[in-house]
Amino acid sequence: MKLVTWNVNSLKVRLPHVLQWLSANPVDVLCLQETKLTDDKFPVAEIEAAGYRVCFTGQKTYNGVAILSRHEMNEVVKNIPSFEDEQQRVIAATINGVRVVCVYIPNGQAVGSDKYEYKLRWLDGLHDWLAGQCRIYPKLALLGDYNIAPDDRDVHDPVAWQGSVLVSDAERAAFRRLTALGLKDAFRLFDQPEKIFSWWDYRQMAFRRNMGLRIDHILLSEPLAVSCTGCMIDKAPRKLEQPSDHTPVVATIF
DNA sequence: ATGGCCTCGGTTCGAGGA
Repeated sequence: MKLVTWNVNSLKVRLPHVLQWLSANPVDVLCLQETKLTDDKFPVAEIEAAGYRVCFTGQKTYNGVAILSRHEMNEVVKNIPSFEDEQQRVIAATINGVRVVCVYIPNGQAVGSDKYEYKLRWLDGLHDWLAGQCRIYPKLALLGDYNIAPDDRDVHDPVAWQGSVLVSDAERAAFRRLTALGLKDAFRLFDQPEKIFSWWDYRQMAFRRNMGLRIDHILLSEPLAVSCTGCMIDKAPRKLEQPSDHTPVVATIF
């Protein structure tokens, strides 16, 4: 079973890339973030024609998440039930006995800003809800754009980034609280080359210079982690014309 | 270097992203 997360930065613009990528990579589950579409504009027909079922929750201009699946999806939940939030950032479904949780964690803008405080509150809400979900669903996968680089290894220039949003101590502590629920970073279950990232700024020729961050993650509960046979980041879509600034992260589970 | 780019909404600029 292959599980994937990909922040597409507008599904309207990126639908051709998504369909092309799925055609070349027929995975089981694809979690999308930043669809930026209201539900009435979601391209259901095109995705179903590609052989996928889909659930989604979106809003105008910002945020929006979706799960595409080759298999039946049950128990779909939108947003964090115990956390009041107008922003559409979470969707979850049960697929082949695996609880798949797709998240678009807030960016936080700048340390100390209102958006940063919202990010930390949001992460608390996610943690508290997931604690219960992990008890109900032993097989749980948390996939998404976390907007957190958990370690200096995940940052192209840790000195330049030190203390800033996406790498600050409080954000990293919130990431560790999620892993303390028994969730493992699938990417770090394996030996990986250095300087592997999932996001590069559109500016400064950042992709060509590999000035990136690893902020898109797949966390797996213990039963999934022990049967995970690989995790890789596919840079290919970032090389296309008009790419998303994020790339797909793929976990393979036996 | 108070930046560079991309997307959206809605007009030709501002907000947000990371």
